[in-house]
Amino acid sequence: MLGALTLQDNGVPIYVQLRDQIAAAIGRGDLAPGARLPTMREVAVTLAVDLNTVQRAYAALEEDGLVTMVQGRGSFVADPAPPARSRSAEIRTLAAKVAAQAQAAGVSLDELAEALRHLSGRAAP
Amino acid sequence: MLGALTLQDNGVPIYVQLRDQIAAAIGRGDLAPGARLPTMREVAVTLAVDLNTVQRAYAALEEDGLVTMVQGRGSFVADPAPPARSRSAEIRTLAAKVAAQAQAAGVSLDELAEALRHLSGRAAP
DNA sequence: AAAATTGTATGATAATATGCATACAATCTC
DNA sequence: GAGATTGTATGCATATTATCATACAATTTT
Repeated sequence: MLGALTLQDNGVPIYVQLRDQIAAAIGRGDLAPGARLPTMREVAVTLAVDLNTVQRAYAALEEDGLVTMVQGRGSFVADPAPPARSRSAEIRTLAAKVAAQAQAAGVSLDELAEALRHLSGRAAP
Repeated sequence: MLGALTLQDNGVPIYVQLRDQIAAAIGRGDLAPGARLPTMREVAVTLAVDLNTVQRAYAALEEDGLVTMVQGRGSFVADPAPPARSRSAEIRTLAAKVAAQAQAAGVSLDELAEALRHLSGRAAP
């Protein structure tokens, strides 16, 4: 199942954020082959984003062979599940980026890791 | 030392890619506080990118408190920020922001916390 | 068959990103 | 002091991104 999509105001285009989050969910196995994606209009409404923007994201996913779209039916995870990419490097990249923010905020990595552990113990906000 | 900066044609704005890569290098410790960043013109030339674009990336890094720019001298990694006033609240705020980024990247908080502990030089519990 | 749902498409508009050229200001080097 | 280096700034042109509005086409539901 696809976790909640979220948008950030960090300069990355909205359609890229959507594409990458959905691609990550598929690669992670949260969305199995054949599973139905949320309706473009659903995504557009819940995220307060234009339908064209969602369409662009879905089209990019289809371009990458991750998703197939059928008019009148919906959009689905493509059948041959693409091999899950190695995530360790991606995680390390994120960790480094986060570490920079922590340093800028004067927070040690241990303190941040501890706070994250507490956050992960609760339900997703 | 800053590893080679690379640009990808994945829809992410160039200045965002530069900002994130340099921020990651700082957080990773590859660029220590006080270390000099490559000249804006150096980056612009070697990556075949406009000077304005590099400037935008550097300005964003300064905005985030990661870099300080001095006219005529160059740009340098900022000294770590002094401890915040209400420390626990500050940490929680940062953790929440970071949690959003992790979700956007398809990385669980546990994975991120683990990577952060690794970065800080400690073994996992 | 009719209505609702869902993907597909278009045109207009505003904001943003990038490149190109040029110039100024502060600092360093000689 | 003169020249080179480096950050800072501007104006213009073009492409990309996002929104709004509207409409059509294929499929499902009633």
